[in-house]
Amino acid sequence: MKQEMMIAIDGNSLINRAYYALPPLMTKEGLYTNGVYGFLSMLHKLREEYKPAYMIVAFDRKAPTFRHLDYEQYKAGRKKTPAELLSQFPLIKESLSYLKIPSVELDGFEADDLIGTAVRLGQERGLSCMIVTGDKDALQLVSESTRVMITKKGISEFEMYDLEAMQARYQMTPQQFVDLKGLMGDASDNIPGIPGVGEKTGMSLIHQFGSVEALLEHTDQIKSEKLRQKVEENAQLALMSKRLARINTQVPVDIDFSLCRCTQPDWEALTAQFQRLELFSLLARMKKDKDSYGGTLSVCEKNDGAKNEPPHDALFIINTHDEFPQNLKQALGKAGTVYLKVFGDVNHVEKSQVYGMSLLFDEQGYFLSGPAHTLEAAKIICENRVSCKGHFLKDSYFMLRQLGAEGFFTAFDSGIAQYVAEPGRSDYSLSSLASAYLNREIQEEKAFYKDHGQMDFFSGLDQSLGEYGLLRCQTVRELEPILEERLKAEEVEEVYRKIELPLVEIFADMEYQGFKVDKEALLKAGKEMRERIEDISQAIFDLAKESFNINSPKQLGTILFEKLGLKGGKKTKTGYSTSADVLEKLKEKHPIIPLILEYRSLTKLNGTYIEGLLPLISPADGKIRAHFQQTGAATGRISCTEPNLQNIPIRHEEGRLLRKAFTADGKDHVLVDADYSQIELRVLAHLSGDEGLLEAFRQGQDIHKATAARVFEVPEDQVTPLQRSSAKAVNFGVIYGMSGFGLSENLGISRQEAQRYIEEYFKKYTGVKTYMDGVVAFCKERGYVTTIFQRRRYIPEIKASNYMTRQFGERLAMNSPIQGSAADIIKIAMIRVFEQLRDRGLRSRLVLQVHDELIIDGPIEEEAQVRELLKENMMAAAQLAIPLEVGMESGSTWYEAK
DNA sequence: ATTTTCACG
DNA sequence: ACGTACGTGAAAATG
Repeated sequence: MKQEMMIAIDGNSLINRAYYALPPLMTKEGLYTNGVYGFLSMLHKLREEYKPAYMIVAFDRKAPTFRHLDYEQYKAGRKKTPAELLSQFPLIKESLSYLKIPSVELDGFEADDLIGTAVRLGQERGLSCMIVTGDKDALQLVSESTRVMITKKGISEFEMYDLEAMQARYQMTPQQFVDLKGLMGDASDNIPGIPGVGEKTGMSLIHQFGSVEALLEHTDQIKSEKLRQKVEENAQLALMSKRLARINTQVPVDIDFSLCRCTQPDWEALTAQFQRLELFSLLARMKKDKDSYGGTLSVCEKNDGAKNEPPHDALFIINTHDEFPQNLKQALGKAGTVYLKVFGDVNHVEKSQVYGMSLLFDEQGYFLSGPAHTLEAAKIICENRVSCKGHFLKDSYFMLRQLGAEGFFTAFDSGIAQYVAEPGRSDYSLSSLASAYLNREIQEEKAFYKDHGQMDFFSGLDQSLGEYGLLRCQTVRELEPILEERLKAEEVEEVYRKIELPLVEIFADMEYQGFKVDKEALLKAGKEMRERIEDISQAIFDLAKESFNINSPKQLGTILFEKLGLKGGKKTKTGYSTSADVLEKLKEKHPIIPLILEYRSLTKLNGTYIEGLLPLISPADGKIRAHFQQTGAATGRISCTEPNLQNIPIRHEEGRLLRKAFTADGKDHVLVDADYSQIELRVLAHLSGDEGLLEAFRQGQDIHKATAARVFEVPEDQVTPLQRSSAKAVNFGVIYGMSGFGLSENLGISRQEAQRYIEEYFKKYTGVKTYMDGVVAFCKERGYVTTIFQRRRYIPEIKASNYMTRQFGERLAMNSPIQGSAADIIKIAMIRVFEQLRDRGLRSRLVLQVHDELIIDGPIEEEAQVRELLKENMMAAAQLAIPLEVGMESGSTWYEAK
C-alpha cells in the first residue's frame, strides 16, 4: 500500500507570498482578496497535485514567542503588516474552516514550530510529510520521510527539497542548516549570526567543522586570521543565533489527526463565502475537482460540480443555399426559450452586413448562414414570443431590426445582469464573465474574426463560426442560473427584470431609428467656424509675437505665464492650468485671453460637433445612429457614444445653434422634446422627506429662489439674481454631496463663506441633513446605497483608510441614490412610452434620451397625441411624495424643440 | 496609454 | 497637510 501523505502549510508565509505576488483585488464591498485568492489557489493546486490524506495550516500569533524571551531584538524592525493584508487573515481562516482543514496557532510559538511538531507527530504515525512555506528555515525539517516545498516565483512555482536536493544545493544535512543560520544569521528575523559571515563563508565553515559547537572548539584551525578573530569574538552570538534558528518540534499542542484527514468541504458555506469574496473561478475549480478532495461523494453531487467544458449539444449548420428547414421552423415556434447571437459587422453608418445567427434551444445548436435565414428565424421568434436570452442582445436586435424583425421578448441578458449586480465595472464582456464564473476561457468576438480572417459565409467558414456561436450560447446558458441567483441575493431582480431587460430592445430600436441631421447646415457652420478660427489664431499669434500650438496646454501655459508674465498660473501635476475658469479670471489682464477663450470654444465646436459628427452621418438616409450604452454609468444612467448625443451644446447660444442641424425626419415630421423639471431635487425631497423642500415643490415655487430666500433670510420677492444663482449652486452642491471647497470653487468665493452657506442650508433643511447623514451611515454599514427602485451601487471607497478616498465615497453615497433614482424614473417612462407608441400603432419613435429628457420624432399629425402620451407617462413613471413635472416643446429642429 | 480640456445632465 | 464638488464621452497633445 502506498504511504499516506500529510501537507503542513505555513499560513503566514504563504499569505504574504500571495499578497505581494498578486495585484490588488477588491470586491465590490471593499474587501481585499488577493492574499486569500493566492493562498487558496496554492492550497488547491497542492491538493490536486499531491492528493494528500491529511492537511494542516499553521499560523503565527501576535504574542511574543520563546525566542523573544531569549533575545529581545528577535524580529525587531519588521515592518507592520499592511491593513489590506491583515484583514485577509480572518477570511482565510474562515475559508479553511469550511474546507475542513484545521488551522493551528499557539501563543509563544511560531508557525514553524507548530509545523515541526505536526510533522514529527505525523512521522510517528507513519505518514510522509510535505511542508509548504516561503521560508528556507524549514529546510532543517527535511528527512527521509519529509520534504519541503519552498515558494519560488509568484504563486505557482515551488522548489522541492528532499535529502538529496539539500545535499546537492548545500552539501549539508538538515541539522547543519541550523548551524549555518547560527553563523550567517537572518536579517529578516533580526538574528545576528557572526558579523561578516554570509552564506559562502558559513557554508565553507560548516563543511570544514560540521557544526557551530565543533567550530568554536577548534577555532585554531580557521585558516584566515581575521575570520578566526571574528568567530571567537562572536561565539556567544553564534550559539544564540543557532538556538533562535532551531525549530521547536516539541510544542505542547494537541493535534487531532482525525480532523486533519482530508474530506469534502462544507460546500454550502464555502459557496456562500466564495461568492461574497467574488472568487468565482476558484470555486468553479474546486467544484470541478471535487472528487480529489477525499471523503465520500454522493452520486448526484458528483454530477453538478464541474462546468468547465460546455455540454455536447448537437450543432446544425443551415447554409444559405439550403432551404430553411421545415422542422426547425416548427420546433423554433414551439420553443419556450432560445439563446441567440447574431454575427455581423455592426455598422451604424453604412448598413450592417449580417453573417448569420446562432441559436440554441432544446439542447440543439443551429447556425443560420446569411441574412435571409437569419431574418426568417427572427420572425418566428418574434411572432411566437419566444423568450430570448443572450449576451448584450441589443447588438443582435439592432441587426435583426435592420433586417426587418422586431418585437422580441428579452428573458435574460448576461451582460445586463452583470451590470445590475455590479454597476461600475469596466469590462462586461462574455469572456470576462466566463472566466470569472465558469473558469472558462473563451475568445472575444473580435479575436475570433482576427483568427479566422475575413468572414465568408458562403464558404466552409460557417462551421467554425457556428461552433463559436454555439459556445457563446452555451456559456450564456451556464451563466444564467449563477447570475439569476446573484440578482436575487442582492435584491435587484425587480430593477433587472422590470426596468433593464425591457430597455434592451428599446435602445436597439432607438439606434435603428437614428436622429436626422442636416448635413448641409453642419458643413456651412463648419466653414464659417474655420474661417473665424483662422482669424483668431492670427490675432493670438500677433499678440504673442510668435506662432505656437494653441491647442497645447503646455505651449499655451508657457506663452501666457512665462512670456507674457500673467499671474495666477496654478494647479495640475504637469504644469500651469489653462482651463477656462483660470482664463476667465485673467480676462481683463491681457487682450489675448478673450481671444484664446473664443478660440477654444470654436475649435471645440468645430472639432467635436462638426468634424466629429460629419463622418457619422449615414449616406443612405442622413441620420446619425448613436450607440446607447446600457452598462455605461455606475449610477444607472445610460451613456451614449460614437457619437455622444447627450452632450450636444445648449448652454451657450453659439453652440446651441448647432441644434438647428438636428431635425425631424422629413417635412411632415416634428420633434417633440419633453423634460423633467428639477427631477433630482424632487427625488431628494422625496427621499429625505424634508418638509421645507416638499412644501416648496407643492407650491410650485421657483426652487432656487425658494432656497435663496431661506438661506439668505429674505422674502422671496426680494431675492436678488445673485442670491438666486448662489442658491442654485448650493442646490447642485447638495445633490453632489457638497463640500465647502467645491462650492467655493464653483461660486468663486472663500471657503469660509461657502461653508457658511452650507451650514445655513442644512439649518433650514434639516430633513436633508438627516437624510444625508443617514445614507452615509447606511453605506458605511452595508457597503452600498440604493435607489427608490432598489438599484444598488456598492461603494468600497467609503471604508478606505485614505481620507480623500473615503470622503469621495461619502459623496458618492449621497449622490448615487439621487442620480440613480432619477435614472430609474426616466427609464420606466421610456418603457411605457415605447409600449404605448407600439400599442397605439403610432409611427412616432423615441430617438434620444438625455438623462431627464426624451425626444420623439414623428408625423405632425401625431404631435398632439405624442405630447399627451409623453407627459402622462413621464409623470406617472413614479409616485413620489410630490408630483413630477414635465416641460415640453416641439419643432422641426432640436433647436426649436428645446 | 494618460492627461487636459470641455461639451452635456 | 492633504486636495476634492456627482455622472458621462471626445479630441488633442504628450509620455
